[in-house]
Amino acid sequence: MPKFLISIIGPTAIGKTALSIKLANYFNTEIISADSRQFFKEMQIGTAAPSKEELAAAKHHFIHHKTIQENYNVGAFEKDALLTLNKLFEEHETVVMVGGSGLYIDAVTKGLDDFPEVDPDIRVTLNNKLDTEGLHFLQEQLKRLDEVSYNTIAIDNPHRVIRALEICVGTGKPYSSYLNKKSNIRPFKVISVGLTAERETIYSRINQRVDIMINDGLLDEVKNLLPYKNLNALNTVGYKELFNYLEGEWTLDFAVSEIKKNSRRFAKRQLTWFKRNQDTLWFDYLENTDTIIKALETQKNILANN
RNA sequence: GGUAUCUUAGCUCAGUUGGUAGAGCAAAGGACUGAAAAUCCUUGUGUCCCUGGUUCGAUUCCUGGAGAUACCA
Repeated sequence: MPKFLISIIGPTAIGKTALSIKLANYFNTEIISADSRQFFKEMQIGTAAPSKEELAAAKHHFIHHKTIQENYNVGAFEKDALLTLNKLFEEHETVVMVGGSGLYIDAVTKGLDDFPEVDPDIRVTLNNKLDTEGLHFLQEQLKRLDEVSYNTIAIDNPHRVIRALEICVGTGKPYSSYLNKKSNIRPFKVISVGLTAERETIYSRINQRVDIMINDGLLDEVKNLLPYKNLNALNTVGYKELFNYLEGEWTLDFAVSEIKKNSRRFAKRQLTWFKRNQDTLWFDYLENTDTIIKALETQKNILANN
């Protein structure tokens, strides 16, 4: 009997968490979170992490298992998630995964190529170069070290250029030489379930949720994190805007409206990413859970007979 | 009631010495292999408030209206 990973996707604030718990209970299984910000235990309100009650209703993995000081990335997550999945599949035929981070989801379902770890100082140096010499300088460096990447990556994107360069510099081999090295066959079948709604509905849910976060004490959470504002984990919607308020740059009202705007844009980017996967079974966010379960059972049967 | 100024993209405004117009923001579309809630790319036809007039041609000039703002009563 094959194993199944049910992957629940959708834009922020659409109701993925609630559905994941219902499905985990129905399939009598556990939940893998694929959310790049809910990893961090210091960030609870602003990331809309599952509540205590929700965490108690089904066993969750990769929620609040890291501190913001730790450097955690998609490669480490892929390895950790696969180890956890292997264990879970010893006892469960089905596991539920839920999250809004497209890259992290794909890392688990499709896999990334293996890249050697490189010294983090290289990235620091490259970022300094970006500030002092400009992007063009780095682009030219990449052209010399890895012309294939120079011609294929988004060359206007500093993050991409620096990532490619840090591999070239750190390993002595071109970034492009590490791509497509393996086929990444997974010992489980993936069923992708998407929740969505009219754009207007999504946006109004986002706006409401931001107001709820503020009522729930997001400002206090952010206040405590102010000393750490430069950490990557805190370059996050809901946090960066309130840092600006706390430092006197913005009014609170403006910061809150910026959180709403940036959340809406985030949701839009999520949808762009998720649209790529042609196999996703999409449902309206109000769809009856029983209907979704029926569709999943059907899909499992189809996949089991392939 | 009078006088002055204003009315152009969803918003704030440029501009056209008369040849049907463009910025910022918002928004939309897209990309994405260890920063990913990150980062980056692309996209601007709109009764130029309405109505007459002058003109080959009016969003632009003139008449009359409507609305807004300021000041005077």
